[in-house]
Parts: sequence; structure tokens; C-alpha cells
Amino acid sequence: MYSLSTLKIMKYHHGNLKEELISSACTICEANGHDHMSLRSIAKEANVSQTAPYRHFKTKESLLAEVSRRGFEDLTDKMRLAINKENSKSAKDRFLEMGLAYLEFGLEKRKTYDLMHSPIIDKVEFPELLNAAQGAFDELVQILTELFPGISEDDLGKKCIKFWAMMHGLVGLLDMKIDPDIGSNAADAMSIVKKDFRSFLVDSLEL
Amino acid sequence: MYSLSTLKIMKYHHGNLKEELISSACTICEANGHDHMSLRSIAKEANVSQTAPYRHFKTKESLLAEVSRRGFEDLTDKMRLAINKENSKSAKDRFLEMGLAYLEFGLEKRKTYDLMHSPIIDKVEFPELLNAAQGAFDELVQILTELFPGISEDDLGKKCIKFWAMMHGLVGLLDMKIDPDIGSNAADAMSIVKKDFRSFLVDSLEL
DNA sequence: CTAATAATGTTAGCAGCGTAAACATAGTAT
DNA sequence: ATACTATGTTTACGCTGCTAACATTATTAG
Repeated sequence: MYSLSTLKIMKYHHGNLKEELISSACTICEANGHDHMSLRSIAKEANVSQTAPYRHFKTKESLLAEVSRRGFEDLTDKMRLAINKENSKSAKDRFLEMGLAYLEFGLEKRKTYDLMHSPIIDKVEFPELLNAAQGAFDELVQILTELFPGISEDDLGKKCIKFWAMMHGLVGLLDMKIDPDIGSNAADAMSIVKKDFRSFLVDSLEL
Repeated sequence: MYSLSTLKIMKYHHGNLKEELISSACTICEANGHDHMSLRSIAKEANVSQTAPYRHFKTKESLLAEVSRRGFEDLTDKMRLAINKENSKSAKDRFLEMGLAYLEFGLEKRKTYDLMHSPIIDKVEFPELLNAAQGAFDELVQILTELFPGISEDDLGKKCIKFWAMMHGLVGLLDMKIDPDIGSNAADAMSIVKKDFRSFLVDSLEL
């Protein structure tokens, strides 16, 4: 028995709904922020009923986890690209390029970056997300190993944490939307960092 | 004309509702996290109707802003206390105590700390919140000025940002709930930092 | 090829949310 | 005493995540 829906242009079965939901979610997340992002609006963007996403994601959180996972993969790609862009350059320069790439990602994809570091998604519940996050960290480990050959495990660990924490903290601070006219101490200090990020990092990491 | 409500034990006018709402909000925030925290549940905890909070707060966000503001004041107090606890100690030691106090606050009041750094509250919209946040930063500026007398404005700014970003990043990393058995690089590195936080900080800040 | 089964869509509906509007009561100033 | 203001309640709207029941299509077994 055929219903009227047979006449519709849209097929009953979408064919590629899961992928489309994810990419819609990524777009909406970066546009509105993950806290102003409803499952229903995502479904609407895909021209699909409000509950269709539940055939592909157990909860809203698991869709957000996938958005976050792709964010980390994107970040990893950007970091790797920066490291390998010009192999002629010194390890130090390539490392600094990577630091710049991290910052750029954090500031350009700020809303996605926030989701990636938001506590609303428990990475332990989503092993593939955890895995993707560690993939980005591993890029850092690798270039630092190259940069400091023969370094002890302990010292390497410290340098990694130092850099990772600093980068993460900097993204948060650099994005502070403080009226520079206020002349706050924090805003003043940030403008110094912005002016010469590379030398700041070199100083920070004793390179 | 008197209604039945005259007989109720609860007075129609609460008397101290605003304060009670705030402290309930602080409690619920730290217990559940700011994203699992409804205005209605806060009102219920104060034995008051769902919309009563609107006589004291224009929006839910403005109540959260107040919770966040108190968080920053709490943090500032803890930092100041750590700095001034033992005036006999060297500036360097007092500074390190302050670093420890910051980390302790971030880890003990993790959910509140998350709210304080959450992008859902635009600090520009809440000047008193911005002010409180800068109060904490100013504590840092002060002790670093004492620690490095005659330092240039630029270098002071760099050191402040360096420390602030590092501390913020560390709180995020230290709280990663990664199964240590996984043996991830990040988890390994963090255990190194945890083991000897002071020396880590000294290394980082070239003290 | 057909029939059962699994996969993937829809519709209807629940409880909870933030918030606005209209109203009730209490405290305060004229 | 009376008006005004502050602070509470009730009701209601539209949005949310999610479940249950049902419809349609794709896949697989006999």
C-alpha cells in the first residue's frame, strides 16, 4: 500500500542522515555555541522529523561527543600540517608553527573549542573522543621528542604539560572580550603576548 | 481581606530571598554543575514559587553571574590568604603557596570553577563579575611585582599571563578523569606534575 | 521469489525548562 | 488613611530532550 508520501521528493529513507546530522551539528555548534543548540533544530536543518536523530544517536550528548571528536581530529590535522609544512626548517621553528596552529584553531573555531573542553561531555564515556583528544596530544609529544633528543621521560612529560596547559590557558585569555579602554591588567598583559607570540613562547618554554 | 495563606507558617514575604537564592544556587552549582541546574529547582529549595527569583534577578544568567562572581571573590580570598599566611617566608615561597591555593580551589570547587570560566556568561555584561575576576588577577600582579622588583612592564605582563594560563590549563588537565591503566601520554605526564608541583612551577617560571 | 526481520523514518505525547503577564499581598512614604 | 512600591503567586506559552507506538523501506533466510 502506498501513501501520499510516495509523491514527495524527499525519500522516506534519507540515505546519509547520520553524516548530515553531524555536519549540521558542527555548523550550528560553531555558529551558536553548544549551549544554544537543540537536537530539534539540527533535525530541522536536515529536513527530518524531530526524533529521527535518535535512530543514529542514543542521546544528544553522544552527538555532541561526535562533534567534539571531529574537532580534535581537525586540531590534530592542523597541528600535524604545521609541523610538516616545511621540513627544511629547524625542529624548533616547526614546533613554534604548531603552537601557532593550535592558537589559531582555538581562536577561529572558538565555540567548537569550547565544546571540546566542556565538562558536559565525559570523555570517559566516549572512548573514541578520548582517543581523538590524545591524538592531538601525541603530536605534541612527538615534536618535543624530536626537539629534545635524549630527554628523560620525566622532563619530556613536564615540557608537554607545560606547553599544553599554557596553550589552553592562552586560548581562554586571548579570547577575553575586554574593552581595551578599561585598561585592565589582564588586557594589558595579553596585548603584550599578542604582539610577539613566538618570543613569548620561546621564553616560556626555555627554548 | 485575609486569605487562607495568612495561616501558613511561611510568610508571604520571605525577607531574605535574594541571599537564599544565591547560596542555594552556589550549592546546587557545585553539586550538579551549572548545566544541570534549573531556576525552578533553586526556587523550590527556597520554598518559593518558580517565578519568585525574577523579582531579584532579571534572568537565570544574571543569577549564575552572581554565583560566578562569588567564586572569584572566594578564589581571591584564598590566594591572598596563601600569600599572607607566613610573612616570614620569602616572596618566592609565598608565591608558590598562592599557586598551590589556586590549584586547590580549581580542583576542590571544580564545578564552580567551570562556571567561572564558562563562555555562557559574558563578563562584559556583568561588570561586577569582571571586576571580581580582575581582583584575583591583581593578586597575582602584586606578588609578582614584589618577587621581581624593578621588572619592566612588559616582562611583568608576560610572567603574569604565563602563570595565569599555566594554572588555568593545569586545572583542566589535572582534572582529566583518565584511567591511569590506559597509560596515556597525558595521564603519565600529569602524574609527574602532581608528584612535585612546586619544582614544576619553579622550572616553568624560571624562578 | 517470497516472507520474515532489521533498519530507519514519522507522529503523538510526556515532563521539565526559562520566562512573561496578570494578579495578590505586604511594607513604606505621603 | 491612602497611594505607591516591593515582593510574592498563578497561569500560561513555546521550547526542549526523550519515549512509545507506528509506518516504511532495506536486507536476509528459506
